[in-house]
Amino acid sequence: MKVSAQEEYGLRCLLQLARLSPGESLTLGQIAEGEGISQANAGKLMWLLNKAGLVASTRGTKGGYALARSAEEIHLSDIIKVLDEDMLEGHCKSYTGLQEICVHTGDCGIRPVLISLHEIVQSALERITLAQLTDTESNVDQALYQIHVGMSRGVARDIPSPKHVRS
Amino acid sequence: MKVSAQEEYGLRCLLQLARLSPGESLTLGQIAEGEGISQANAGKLMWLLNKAGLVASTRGTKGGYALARSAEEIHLSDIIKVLDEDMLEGHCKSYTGLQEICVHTGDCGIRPVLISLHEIVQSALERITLAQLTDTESNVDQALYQIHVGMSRGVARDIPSPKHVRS
DNA sequence: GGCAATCCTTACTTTTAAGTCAAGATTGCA
DNA sequence: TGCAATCTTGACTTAAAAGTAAGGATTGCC
Ligand code: FES
Ligand code: FES
Repeated sequence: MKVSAQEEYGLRCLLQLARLSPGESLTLGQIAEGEGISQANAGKLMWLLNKAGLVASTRGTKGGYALARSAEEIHLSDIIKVLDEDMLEGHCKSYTGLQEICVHTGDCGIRPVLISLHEIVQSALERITLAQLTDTESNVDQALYQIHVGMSRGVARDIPSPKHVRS
Repeated sequence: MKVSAQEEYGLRCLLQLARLSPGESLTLGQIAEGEGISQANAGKLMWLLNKAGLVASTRGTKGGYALARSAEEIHLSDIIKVLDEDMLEGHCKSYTGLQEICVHTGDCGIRPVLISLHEIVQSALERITLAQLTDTESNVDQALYQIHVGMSRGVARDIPSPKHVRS
């Protein structure tokens, strides 16, 4: 289970835009430089995000990118849905081995695991907005830690020790 | 965020072994056939799991694979750790763009997100054993749903409606 | 209108993950 | 002992993701 390059870089680019003052915008070149990636690569990412309606682009000289809505209204789940193309396109549509369809026709013990896992991740991402990430790292970390603790309460035993977070 | 082929197939192979009666074992050919994958591919997966100490192999005729410990003692988190090689090898060790090291030297808003996400997934997987997955799909689904609801209590508002689960 | 800055789009190349192959090693059995 | 069944291992091939390149389209400014 891992975060793809597209997801991570896309998120990072959006975070740059979220830090702008209202009315400001960034060009592809600026975004690329800000993340240390090529302009071509940044272009592809912004194209995806634009197509999905998360950012607004202006063409021509003086053009650039800005968030399409305020950072408070953009949840990480929205972003990941866009950048992770085939997110859960039905379990066993993808990994079917040699056959056309999965061998586990009826009863499958894996399916609920993958589905639930996906929902759990989605639940967590829905609780975080882009705006929250513009804070300092230690504050972001603390907020995230609260979500984890919150999610794990009720079934909880052992929450991993807080990392950078002072209780 | 997605589950890799190795993770899924590996988990499925292990699940076959978990369904065996004590003392029984399966050969590579049987495992491969059971999942609809090639024997070569199954061999590679079992090799990984064997190296990690999750399964025990016997060589020679009458050989085969069995779980190294009881299915009740194997948590999904153990399995995923083995099959997902470079799981979280430090944020920004992998995606460094064009530079050698990440541009976000000090303060980073993304890092806590990735770390927390990883911990949340891990928390969920630690609560599920292989043995639980040998039940019928609807029972597994119900058990998993309980974990999700449990995790989301406290911060919760909107839990996605139960799917196959009757309340 | 013309030019420069910028975004848009498609096709291509590179890199990485996934899967295959073939030769070797170990065991059980006759 | 010799053979057949099985796992082991590393190198190889193929498929998918990531990243690049190049030309087209739109806008603002003079
Ligand atoms: S339906 Fe294919 S493994 Fe679950
Ligand atoms: S340290 Fe590189 S993006 Fe966070």
